[in-house]
Amino acid sequence: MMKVKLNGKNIEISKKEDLYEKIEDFRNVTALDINGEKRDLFSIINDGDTIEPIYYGTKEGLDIFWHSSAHIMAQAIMRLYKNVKLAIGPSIAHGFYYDIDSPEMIKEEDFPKIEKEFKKIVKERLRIEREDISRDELLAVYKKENNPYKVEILTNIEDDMVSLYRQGDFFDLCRGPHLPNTSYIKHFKILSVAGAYWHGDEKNKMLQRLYAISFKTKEEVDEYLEILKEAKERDHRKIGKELDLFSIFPEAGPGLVFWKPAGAFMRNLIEDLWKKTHLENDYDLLYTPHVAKKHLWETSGHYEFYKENLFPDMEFPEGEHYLIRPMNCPFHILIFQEKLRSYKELPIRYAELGTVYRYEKSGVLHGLMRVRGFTQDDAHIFCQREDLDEEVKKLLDFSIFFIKKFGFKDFKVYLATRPEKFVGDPATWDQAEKALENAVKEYGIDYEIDEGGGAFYGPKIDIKIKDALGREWQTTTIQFDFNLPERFDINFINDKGEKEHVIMIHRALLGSLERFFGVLIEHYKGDFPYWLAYKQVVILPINDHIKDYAEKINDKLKENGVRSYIDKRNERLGYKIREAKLKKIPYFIVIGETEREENVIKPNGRKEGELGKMSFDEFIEVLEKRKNAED
RNA sequence: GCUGGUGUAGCUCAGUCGGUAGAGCAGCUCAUUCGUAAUGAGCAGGUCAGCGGUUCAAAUCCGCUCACCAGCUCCA
Repeated sequence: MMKVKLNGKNIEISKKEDLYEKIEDFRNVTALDINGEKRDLFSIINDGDTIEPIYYGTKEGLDIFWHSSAHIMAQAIMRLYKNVKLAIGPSIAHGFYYDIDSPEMIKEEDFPKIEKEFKKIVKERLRIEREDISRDELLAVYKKENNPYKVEILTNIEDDMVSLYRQGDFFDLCRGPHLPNTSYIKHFKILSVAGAYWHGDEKNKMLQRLYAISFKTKEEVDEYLEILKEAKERDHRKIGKELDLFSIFPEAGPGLVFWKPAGAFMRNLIEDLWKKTHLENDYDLLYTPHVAKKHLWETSGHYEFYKENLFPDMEFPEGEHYLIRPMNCPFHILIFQEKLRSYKELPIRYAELGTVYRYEKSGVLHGLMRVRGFTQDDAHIFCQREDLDEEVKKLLDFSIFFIKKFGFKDFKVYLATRPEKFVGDPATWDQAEKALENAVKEYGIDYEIDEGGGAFYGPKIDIKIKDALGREWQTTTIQFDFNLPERFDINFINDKGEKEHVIMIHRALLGSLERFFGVLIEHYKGDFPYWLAYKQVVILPINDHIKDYAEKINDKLKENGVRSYIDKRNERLGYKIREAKLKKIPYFIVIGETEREENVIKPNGRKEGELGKMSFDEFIEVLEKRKNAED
């Protein structure tokens, strides 16, 4: 008899099979947590063990499920392709991948073939068995196989003993745990294949990475594919084209955005709100030039750090060098240090919708999300050390105001610490990191540490918002900077009458207007809130004879500040309605003889559907209510 | 920047074996005056991304360039 603890309850068993009977929903258990360690499901159980089952539906359970799936996919590939060398095959947030080195290119049309072989392996119901082996022995095997990747991994392992997992004709160096056999993974789909550097280092060989997903049921796979489909539907590049929001013209230059009337209108609304709220929050608004002498960014250090990513400099015959600006900070610094500053005027908050240009590598450009010219909603706060706490809290408030205003329900705060490449002395860094952490803690908000994610000149707080599909997008960044004040020697006179270096906070709340707009498009799926919509109401006259009444309604709407227009085209009602819906206009009004005679309108809202007959004034009230609800 | 893929009308896409370019939608004209997601007919629309090569003949095969897409790397 053995005494073990299962899910916190003491039980007695005579053999391990008894334990399995006691575990609820045993068929959905992928592995066991034994004394805090993840082990294979059919591991040996010892007297006194504390056991918790790891279930399929949980994060840990899926992790194991997908890890075993990766092995099966690798096995299928090994069976189908010659001279394949395996690198690594982990599970990821959604699914898994395997990096392989194969002389033959795997293409999308090969996926069904691999999927078929995968299913075959599942049907074979191969036992997945752990084998403990000496590191040197396995090293010899991989050396013989001429697999440099596994050899490298093994060489970096310090233990004498390692484990491998074997299933039929396949084995792989692996820590485990794994599923008991291959039959668990009923449904599987390869999603994509693309290049990936070994160790993620561009100096290394590029391997082929196959991304895939697997589940127990077909429904789960379908559901996942549905989410991918939905993400595609929401793609801001697609919606941007459909709604005529923006264009990028390769003939003008990749990564350079043209805001077309509808998009530009919305951007103006965003900018108006931004300016108004910044003034309310004691910021001063600036305008500064788009080009300036290169030495400014040499002083700031940006040139040295980012010269690969700058537009080439402009040299004049007299030898003067200019740069199109990649950063706004030196300009704000110039204005700050133009005259002597007293501690009494701090903090000074300079804000600017500053357009910057960065030569991003061709492969990273992506719609509005990654571009070569973009407008930061930038600000620099010049303050004293003791102001930091208060300023960070104000910034968090301000950022969250925007997040809510644009309909985001959820967000995450990250504290990014010192990166490998940094300037300044580590003691100052530690101090700054602590100050940021304190401020966030006092603010009473959950946060995660992003180790080594800081800017080269200081630690930062990043806020990532979650969109309607649960995807994270970085918007707000709040960065401490003890570096630029030194480099530019920016000072103020403190209360003792001495010169002291100012502290700088760089911050962007929306990030860049381009990117933020892209996120908004995907978040709303182009179905913008009433206050932001380019056109708010479209009037659909039933025929030509009702045009006068339509004009009258339209004029009155405009008088009330409503963005409306008449669809005057000689088309049927159904056609006009269809287009109003496709354009995602918040309201349309059908008017004909009946409405004119009764002096009413019959509005229809995207959200509400038919609103029924109402007077014009009643409709204005509906619109006002809607607007206020969104505020 | 790297690996792979793609590039045909304003948009979405078809185009077989290399034989000389096609549809739907949008646009324009005409008819229709219509009640809650597409009225009908006609017309027009192309340097098949660009450049070069192979060939009697290239959208199609080959090379280079550009751009886009997926991923990797990067993102002050």
